[in-house]
Amino acid sequence: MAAHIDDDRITLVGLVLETLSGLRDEFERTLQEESGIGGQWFEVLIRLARSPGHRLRMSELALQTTLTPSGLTRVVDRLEEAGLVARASCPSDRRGYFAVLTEEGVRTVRDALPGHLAVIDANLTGVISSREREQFERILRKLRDHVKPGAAARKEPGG
Amino acid sequence: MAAHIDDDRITLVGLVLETLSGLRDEFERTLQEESGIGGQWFEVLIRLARSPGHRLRMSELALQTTLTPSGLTRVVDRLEEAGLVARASCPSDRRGYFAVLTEEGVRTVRDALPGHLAVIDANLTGVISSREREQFERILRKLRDHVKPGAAARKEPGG
DNA sequence: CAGTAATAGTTGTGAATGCAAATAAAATGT
DNA sequence: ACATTTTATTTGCATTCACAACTATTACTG
Repeated sequence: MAAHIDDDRITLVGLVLETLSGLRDEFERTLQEESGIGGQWFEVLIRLARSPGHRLRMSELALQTTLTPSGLTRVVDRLEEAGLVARASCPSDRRGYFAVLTEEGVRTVRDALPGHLAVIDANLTGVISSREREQFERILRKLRDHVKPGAAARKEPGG
Repeated sequence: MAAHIDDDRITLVGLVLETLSGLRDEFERTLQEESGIGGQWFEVLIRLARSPGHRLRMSELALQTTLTPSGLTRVVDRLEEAGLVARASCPSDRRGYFAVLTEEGVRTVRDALPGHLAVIDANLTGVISSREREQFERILRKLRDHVKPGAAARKEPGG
């Protein structure tokens, strides 16, 4: 059976990619404009802000973000240069390093957060009903757990 | 009232970004492995395949994909080099060019399609119920129309 | 119809990316 | 303890990308 080019599933994928990348672009653009930090910087900073001791191993950080190990190395290089993050060697494993938020890093995240939340409301949570938001979240979780198994385990234990 | 770092909305955005990159990476990886074409190539090729005359203006193509004009120029350069696409000057506007699928381009899309659809089923449509798919599609459409107004108009006129 | 503004597309340049190789330290097996 | 394999992170390199500047053409204004 010839797969047809107008198959609904192709359209669906287009819709998924357009929507999600549209949202990401919007978040990144506003973060850059309002707080002078790129989307990836924010992604790293917020993961650190949410972690005990404001620190996370490089490898853990790479898993929790959309960055590859080498990509993360470079992002942390730039964050370190900007004074928002510092590297701290790991006492129990001398191969490893922690990325640690500096005070300025903490301040930066805190200052960026209200504006970022407003943008989220304007483009995501404010556009759909709370019922739709529940549905959306449930579906996304299913999809993410399928394509990135293990990503959820660390954050929502007991699943 | 201080915006808190554990705000649900931040988690939701994280989920959106993880799902997007997970799905996109999976689609791109399998396309590359099975058909030797990158995700962006496929994005361009399929838009052309779905257009009358297998052709589209460069600017239109840039709008319909996630590519910037300059990015598109380069992608079409490489597609032309690979023999999958050709440029044709536009008779009614000498500034403009059409990107046109070559025969080999048509063949490439047709050959890549069945495998790609299988991957979509394995990672997207097969993971959620048909009820969830309807919900998902409705929500995505709302969000996309908000972040990318006008994108839908060309494809689904009369909205 | 001249003069200015807007549009289509390309290109120069510097930054960012990922892959694979390199380095260093731990874990494992003998 | 020694050799081998795995893990954590970084770096070399080639590719890719977006922004802004540039060229060519069309649209608008008087």
